[in-house]
Amino acid sequence: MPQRLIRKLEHFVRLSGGDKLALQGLAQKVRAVGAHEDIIREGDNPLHVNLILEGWACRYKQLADGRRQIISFFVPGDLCDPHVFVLRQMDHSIGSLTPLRFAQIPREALLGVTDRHPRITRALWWETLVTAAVQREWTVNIGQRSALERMAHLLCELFIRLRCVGLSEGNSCPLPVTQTELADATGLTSVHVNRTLQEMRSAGLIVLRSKTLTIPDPAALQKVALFDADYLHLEHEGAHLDANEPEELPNGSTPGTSGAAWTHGGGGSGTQHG
Amino acid sequence: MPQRLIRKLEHFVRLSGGDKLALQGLAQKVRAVGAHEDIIREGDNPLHVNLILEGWACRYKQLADGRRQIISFFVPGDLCDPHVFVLRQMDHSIGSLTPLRFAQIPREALLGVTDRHPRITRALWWETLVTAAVQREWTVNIGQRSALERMAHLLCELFIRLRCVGLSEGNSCPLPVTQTELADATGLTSVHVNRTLQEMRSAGLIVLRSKTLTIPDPAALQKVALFDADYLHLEHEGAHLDANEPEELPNGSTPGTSGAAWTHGGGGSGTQHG
DNA sequence: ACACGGATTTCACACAGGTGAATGCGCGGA
DNA sequence: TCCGCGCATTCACCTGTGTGAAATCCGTGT
Repeated sequence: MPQRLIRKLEHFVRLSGGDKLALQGLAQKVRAVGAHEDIIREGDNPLHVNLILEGWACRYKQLADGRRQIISFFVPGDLCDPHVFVLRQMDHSIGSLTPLRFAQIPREALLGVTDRHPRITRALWWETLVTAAVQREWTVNIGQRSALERMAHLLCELFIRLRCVGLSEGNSCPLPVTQTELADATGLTSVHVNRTLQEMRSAGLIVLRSKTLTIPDPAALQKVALFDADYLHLEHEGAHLDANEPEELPNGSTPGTSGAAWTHGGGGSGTQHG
Repeated sequence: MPQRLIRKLEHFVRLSGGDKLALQGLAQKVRAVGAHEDIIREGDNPLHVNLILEGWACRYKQLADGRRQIISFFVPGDLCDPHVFVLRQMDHSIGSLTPLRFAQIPREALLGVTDRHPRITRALWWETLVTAAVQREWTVNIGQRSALERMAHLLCELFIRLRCVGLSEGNSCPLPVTQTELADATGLTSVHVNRTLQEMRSAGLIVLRSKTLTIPDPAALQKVALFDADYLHLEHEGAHLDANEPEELPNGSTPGTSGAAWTHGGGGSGTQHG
């Protein structure tokens, strides 16, 4: 049941009933693994595309001496590299962060669906390009932002991505990762991540308890993060994402209300050099 | 004359005469700009794909307060985002670093060629995926490596990429960027880039004079960089890249010889956590 | 209820890399 | 040949983040 994926893709294209049915069909072979297991290892020859159904995973790479960088987070609805087949072998690993359920989609199944459903093709393109944009933003994040800004930025991104697949509730969302993992993702140490989170807490920027993140004042957090959601390329083709997207959770619970806007800032100009 | 692009793509697929001709046809509208000019600005609606013919450019993003991160370098033969059309607007800018000649390829021209030439489609896929892999490696580089390792890694990457398009000569290649630009790319300050380069020089790792980089002992540089070329996904489909690729420069000059190997290391294993 | 173990928190201290500014070099233009 | 200017280089000093280790906390299983 790739509900999350469908929900996410509909931010970009309107899918027909047939499109959705076709997407449903992709999640045949479902696998489950515990936390902290590898799904694909660097050097492996990828055989299928993985679709995250439940739980979190990450893409990571480890240097010869053990230092590890988490390159991206995968949350439900995320597709790991729809097009890896072109390359011979993986240049990074993908591992679970929490217990995980995911679908292994065979290459042919994916090709079959995209052949017959141009809207899905377009939507997967969008997903691919957004993934690339996120990767670029991470480069900026790690390269230029201070620890505080960096953590804030990461949390903004994760919150929005989760909200897009219906996993937020009001200003809260799950954050089922350890501080060590946040450290590996931001290029900081776990000690400093801790300091930084404390600082954010005492500034009232976040509430973080029992793996749940709450953002009392989104505008404030965005501000310290220098966050601009444009790179996520939401609001497209009619599926206009309201600042405060109505949350129809699958189980029908009522979402908390949030007056704060997650603005998609106007285009900055900025001349190069001078 | 997209010779560089063709040469690069042939590292992955064997192109027929017809394929090459089709690629030639893409570079109709050629533009030239001086150094430090923007080609595309963040927020723009991209109208064509740009193919770098001569000179260097970069993708960059600037924070509200002026900090700038160079997200990737473009060298001759590089294609800027073959698939941007799917998205509505640019989330970053592309600017020249040196005087630049580039071809503006209209969307339709590209689509026409890929429709009729499946090998080109495959090759462009490869190019796209390698670009993504490079982006991921930059995340690792900035997130985990020390200044020295980081600079070394960047130089290794640039050298290999230039060699792939026939722009190296023996162990040397052009490096027409300022230390400030290297700083923006590595997330360091120009002062510290200077220190780092000095250190590399006095360790005999590099020779860098008048915008020309020479790597006396590639193995040594790779070692301090913890560099593993796997992520560039060379050596594919028969087009076996020898460790010391024969350099048939277009102008027929004889390349310097280099016994040193730019090894494509065997698959590391590495269990997650333990 | 208890005990275990991973996760968080705190501490004292070290250092890589940042800051701001001054100096000097090299190269293109007239 | 000289000038001017951007770039590289150097300096003295500072600080954000890393290090290593110890001390708690907390959730989970028994």
